[in-house]
Amino acid sequence: MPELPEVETVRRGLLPKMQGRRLARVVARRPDLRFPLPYDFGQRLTGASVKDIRRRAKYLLFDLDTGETLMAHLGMSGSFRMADAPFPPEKHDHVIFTLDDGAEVHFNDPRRFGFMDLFSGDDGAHAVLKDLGPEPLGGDFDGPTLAMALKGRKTPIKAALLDQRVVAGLGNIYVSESLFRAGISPRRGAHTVQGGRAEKLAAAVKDVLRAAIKSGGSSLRDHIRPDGELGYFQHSFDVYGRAGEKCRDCDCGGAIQQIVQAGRSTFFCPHRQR
DNA sequence: AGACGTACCTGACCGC
DNA sequence: TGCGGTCAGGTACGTC
Repeated sequence: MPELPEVETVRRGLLPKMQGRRLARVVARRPDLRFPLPYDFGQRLTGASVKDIRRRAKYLLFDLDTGETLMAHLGMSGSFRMADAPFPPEKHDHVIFTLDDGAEVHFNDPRRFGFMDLFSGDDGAHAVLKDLGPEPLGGDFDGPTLAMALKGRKTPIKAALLDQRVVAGLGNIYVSESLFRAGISPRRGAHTVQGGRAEKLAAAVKDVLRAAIKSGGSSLRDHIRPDGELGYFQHSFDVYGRAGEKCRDCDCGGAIQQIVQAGRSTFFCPHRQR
């Protein structure tokens, strides 16, 4: 379930374990995830030290002292587990990092929609990073910039918000949640979200993401489960997965509807969202 | 260029 | 207990 808040929570979980540590050994247990792993993957990582772990959109970026950056995407089902000592790999543990203090970090991804790559230079040097839109919690995302990005787009606002070039890091859940909070119908043409509507939507996106990160970050210990798994936690959603339920905190009397847009489920309150 | 459908994978769940 | 169908939080790529 990794959208921006989950990836950020994973980052915050991994950072204190990995920052400053040398990768004593890195083993890929298969040659590919969604895509082939880069040439000499394990060798290029072995011996490198992790200077920092950053996040851009839903990507984790491990900056190494070799000058290379390890990029990791969790796809739909990726997760990390870690422990202070080696532990047996489970099914779908595809990449194993052994740190110089003996700790191990395992990357697990049953569906293998995730991927990893190595690159040098600034983030724009990687094709998947170079066209990403603004970070929603960064300084260059607000009503006017969102309105500009939506201008002339005929597609429904739901689809536009999933487009990582418009804003980076939203996924299917938080798009529904943001539109609910902003009172905007997911079917509305993206180009009609301008002015005050765009302001409201930008603010809703920030609120929803901040709350989700806070609920992750505030109880991070709970997300390192006894088995060491990181980053998955229960959020309470207003609309996602609540088809047929009463619209929360709203006297509209309506029920939450589920529709399909571009092949993916959307949840919304037709009374409250216009 | 923008918009759309499809492909990539496994597992969980439901009805029969 | 098993089987087939459906669905799942993402992204890249081909085609129009």
